[in-house]
Amino acid sequence: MATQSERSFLTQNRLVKATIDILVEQGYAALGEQRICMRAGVSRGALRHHYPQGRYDLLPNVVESLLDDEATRMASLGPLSAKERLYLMLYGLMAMPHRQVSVAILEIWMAARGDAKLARCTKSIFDDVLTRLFGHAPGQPADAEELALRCLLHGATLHRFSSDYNSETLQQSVRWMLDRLDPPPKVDELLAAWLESAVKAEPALA
Amino acid sequence: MATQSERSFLTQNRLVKATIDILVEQGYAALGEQRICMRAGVSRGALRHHYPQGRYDLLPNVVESLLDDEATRMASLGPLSAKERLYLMLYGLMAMPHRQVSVAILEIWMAARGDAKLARCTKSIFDDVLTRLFGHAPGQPADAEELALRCLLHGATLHRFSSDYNSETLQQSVRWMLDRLDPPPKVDELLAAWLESAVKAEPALA
DNA sequence: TTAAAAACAAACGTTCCAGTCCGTATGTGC
DNA sequence: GCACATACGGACTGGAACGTTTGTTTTTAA
Repeated sequence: MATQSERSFLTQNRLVKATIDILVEQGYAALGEQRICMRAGVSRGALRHHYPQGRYDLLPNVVESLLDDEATRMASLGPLSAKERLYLMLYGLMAMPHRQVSVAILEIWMAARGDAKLARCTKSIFDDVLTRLFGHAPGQPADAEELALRCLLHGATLHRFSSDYNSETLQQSVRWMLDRLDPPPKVDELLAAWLESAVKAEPALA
Repeated sequence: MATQSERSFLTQNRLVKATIDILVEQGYAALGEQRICMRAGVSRGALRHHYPQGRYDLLPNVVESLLDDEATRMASLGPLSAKERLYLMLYGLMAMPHRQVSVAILEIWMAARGDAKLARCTKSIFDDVLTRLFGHAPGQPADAEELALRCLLHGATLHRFSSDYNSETLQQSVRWMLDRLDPPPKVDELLAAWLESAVKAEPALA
């Protein structure tokens, strides 16, 4: 016997997690309500109860959930510039090559351009990603270094799906690139705390 | 009245082009036979005649078509190392930010991991992309610089879909990154020929 | 010229998925 | 305890997409 809000929170969480898993493992094209429910262990009735518009209610919550986790961990390190954040995430990517949360966001982001309704209901959240996670000042054009780092981050994320993907090789190449740039000195001290918070949020990574 | 092989070639071309357009503009999730046929101006019967297995026959041909175009142009510049090719493509990306052929390949590549049948029928051709386009020696692990450049290239390709995408800003940031690396001297002399061949293949870019 | 084969068009049947509705059970507030 | 709201399960239904079949036109070859 749990309270209603507890039960509600639990099922919503299960649905969100199942959606993320499917997106990461199989991609957006393989996403369906039946599949999500099977994986979450709940009925379609339950999904439609919490998310009446199906994916159009669910996916914004998925993005928000992922963003909240990352942004909260990022915020716990204190106020950071956009560049500090990006270098931190790149070094983090090297240390934890199996962390794939950004893949789910990427999938939704790519799918949104072919689905106007999805684009509409996720637009504000995606704008939040730029500001809350990447620390990008809204309205401003991105700085050259900032944007280059974002491209590298996204490219490295994608590379996991390449047929010649190898986590160590990817680490070396990102390291190679970063060695030719000048990360803010603050990044070094923050890295340990950043990695620790990631492990704490997702113990399976340890 | 055209000969049969001419007609056949023409409709197949139309179907391939239409598929590429949809993939670039709307993504894999929006890809359907009806839509492809509407856009190509042919019937579903025609599509099924040339590609009996639907997308599983069509998409490998799409990838091959794109690969052939790029690899042929690349080969016309003479024998090039993997790094020379990648720097060339990155500089090319800056000069022609509206060229989106790689987006279509990316979409199919991402979708293949959620569709075993699609993965099977595209596997060999994707391996060809690594060797014929990127000049990667098969079997060998990728060099650090080589892989970093590939990540940057893919990330820059993806960035076009970002809400704060701006072609000039992207150009600057890729330029910023490349300025910190050491492209082979040969790249400079080859760039003009590379761009010219792209314009020749797709006059709309001029 | 005529039969065969290829290119194409258009319908049909099936399956899958999403939108909807309703029944039931479990908490919640009075 | 009772009425009510919420959480959930399951079924029904319409439409979209796919796989298949059949019919028609055009080219090819004997």
